Amino acid sequence: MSNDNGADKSAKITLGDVAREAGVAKSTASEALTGSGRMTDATRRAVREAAQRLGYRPNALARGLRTGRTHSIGLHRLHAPDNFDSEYFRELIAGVMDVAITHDYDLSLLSSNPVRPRSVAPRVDGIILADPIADDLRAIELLNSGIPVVAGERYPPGMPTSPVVGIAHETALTELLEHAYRSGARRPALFAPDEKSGWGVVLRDTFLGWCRERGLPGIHRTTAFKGRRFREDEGDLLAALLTGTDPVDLVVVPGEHAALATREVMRDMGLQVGRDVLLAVCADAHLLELCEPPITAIDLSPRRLGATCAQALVNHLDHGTPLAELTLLEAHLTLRNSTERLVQQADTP
Amino acid sequence: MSNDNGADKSAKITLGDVAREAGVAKSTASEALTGSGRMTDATRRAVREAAQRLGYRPNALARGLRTGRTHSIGLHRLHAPDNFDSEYFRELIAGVMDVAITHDYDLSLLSSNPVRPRSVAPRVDGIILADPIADDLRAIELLNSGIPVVAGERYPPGMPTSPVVGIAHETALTELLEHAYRSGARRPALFAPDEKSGWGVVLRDTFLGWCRERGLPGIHRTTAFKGRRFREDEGDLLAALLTGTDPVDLVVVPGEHAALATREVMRDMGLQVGRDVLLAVCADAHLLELCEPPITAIDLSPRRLGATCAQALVNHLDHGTPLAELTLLEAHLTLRNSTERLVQQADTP
DNA sequence: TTGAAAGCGCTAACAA
DNA sequence: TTGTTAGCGCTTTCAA
Repeated sequence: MSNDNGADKSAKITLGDVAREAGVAKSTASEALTGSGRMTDATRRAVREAAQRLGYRPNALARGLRTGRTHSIGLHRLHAPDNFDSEYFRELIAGVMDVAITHDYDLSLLSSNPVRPRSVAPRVDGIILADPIADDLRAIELLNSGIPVVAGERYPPGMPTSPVVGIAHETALTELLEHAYRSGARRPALFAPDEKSGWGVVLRDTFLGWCRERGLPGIHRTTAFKGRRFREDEGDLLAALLTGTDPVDLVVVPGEHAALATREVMRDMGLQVGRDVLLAVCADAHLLELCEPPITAIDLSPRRLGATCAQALVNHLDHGTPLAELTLLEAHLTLRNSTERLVQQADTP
Repeated sequence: MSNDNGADKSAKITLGDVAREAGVAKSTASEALTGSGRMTDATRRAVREAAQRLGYRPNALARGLRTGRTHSIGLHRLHAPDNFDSEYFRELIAGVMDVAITHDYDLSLLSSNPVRPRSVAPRVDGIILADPIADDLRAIELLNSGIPVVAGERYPPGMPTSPVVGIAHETALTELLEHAYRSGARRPALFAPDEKSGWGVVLRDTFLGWCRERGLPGIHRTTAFKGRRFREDEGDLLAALLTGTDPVDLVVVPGEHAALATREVMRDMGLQVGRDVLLAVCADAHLLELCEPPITAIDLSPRRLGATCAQALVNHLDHGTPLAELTLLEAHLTLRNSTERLVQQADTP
């Protein structure tokens, strides 16, 4: 019943109705409403009033079919629903929405079923590829669709590319490692996504490069960014690194869920985070500030990243501004107690 | 350059091209591809192969214009970007995406600028209104659009309505209050959204009703669900409730951000949560489990809620299943230490 | 300054 | 079984 009330006429009023009501031709009505034309103010006003009176809402589909524009942008992320777990992704979306709303674009979260590629071309004017993953067939499909694409992270090797708005992880991670070094860390370990992720590659290369320069052993393990299964998947590996004759004294993990899991493992082993072993994260989250102890992290400002991607796309679509091949945004290190200072253990057997 | 490679032909191939390539008429090609028709297997195969060869992707806009279907569903939430802060909302979206992806629907996050109503009709087949708010003009516009709407929460009074998939907050909240009562709480206070929110109304009515039945004073204050400004906005009010001759001994707040702020205020006042005063939350979040002490909350299973809304909509759109006016899902209480047991203060003056 | 008509790519009548 | 034709609602030439 509720969908049947008197007010819902708007769904059916067409431009023709408005034109008839105003006593003009369809084309005139169109121009009066889009403001594109040369015409009497009286006519224009008449048309506008008729439209108002009837509650006319242009059919976006028809308009899109004619103009080739949909006034919406798409966002793609592999395993999108699960990635809502990460503050990074949801903040990035918020940033995209901020500018989409401002510019009256709708935001379409593109179905990201990686198995069954979508048969229909996406109805969007532009696409943001948050964190492109090398073997994501759907992403590749989108890259080949002819629709402008901006990636929110650099591409992994062996993947077709597009203009990128990314983050200068290198400087922030180096800063983090330097800080840990000053806090006494000499056996750092990095968990990062594998080489199918551009982010993973940058983190790994930066980490290994820094270790080499410092003459330290670079202990690097890959892990899914996915989220909550860190302990199940990498718990044993982590425990192994933390024991033995030469235990690791700094663990860097990609996201907040891995951090919490790591903290748990450490705690269960009787290690005090920030004293016995240091812990830091490559993507900050509100959670990390609330932990006991709070955990040092790199603030990627994902909301700003999302907004920057979207703004670039909108400028391109609305004004033809060319898309820069690579834009890097700064990230900043947020120091917290988890990297406070390593206290040397007494060397008792 | 990257958008100009050889593979992006798919953008321009039309059904006519496929038909010509296969040597059949457009309509035949159409039917061969959509599978709707009666025809030789040979013809069908020929058309399919031609389509494959050319890399044909149907134009969703044109199809939509003709069929009146877009194969995408819209999600609307007032102040959507800021609401990503709440685990509730982002889990709800994840649930919606789960079923959208399964059924090959795109998900459009509808621009929710409440000031400037969108001039163009939304290009979606169905709409999910997460938590309808009475004075949200855009929501009302959507309700009047003639597009099927499912709300993810009951409507506040004085708002047009639609079928609802909601949560039985009543039983869960009552359970919570009973538990707190058994833990010794006799002066409960509820912070909840105001009467513009259906949720707020249900919480308030349930709370006040229960208090009346128990013969307890029902201390009820309204607050925005928004999130991170709880302490700034309600901190003083809360502090006042916690002091005086008859201080409150249980505080129930709507979301995780309010909970953390409340915990802080209590802590700053020297109150120990779970002993001196109890604290509970109406919408659970991962955060609350990690706090010290962990905070009791009602698990609304928002992902299931989102999925249920989306499934109802998809069933309606794909199979004409009527939308039930009201579906209520159970919520469950997750007990944690913050409602452990009130320890009676010594009655010293 | 305005109107008539074509056509965006597709599907669904209706003919053949 | 297949082809022809007529639109879906809109914008955009092109004439008047």
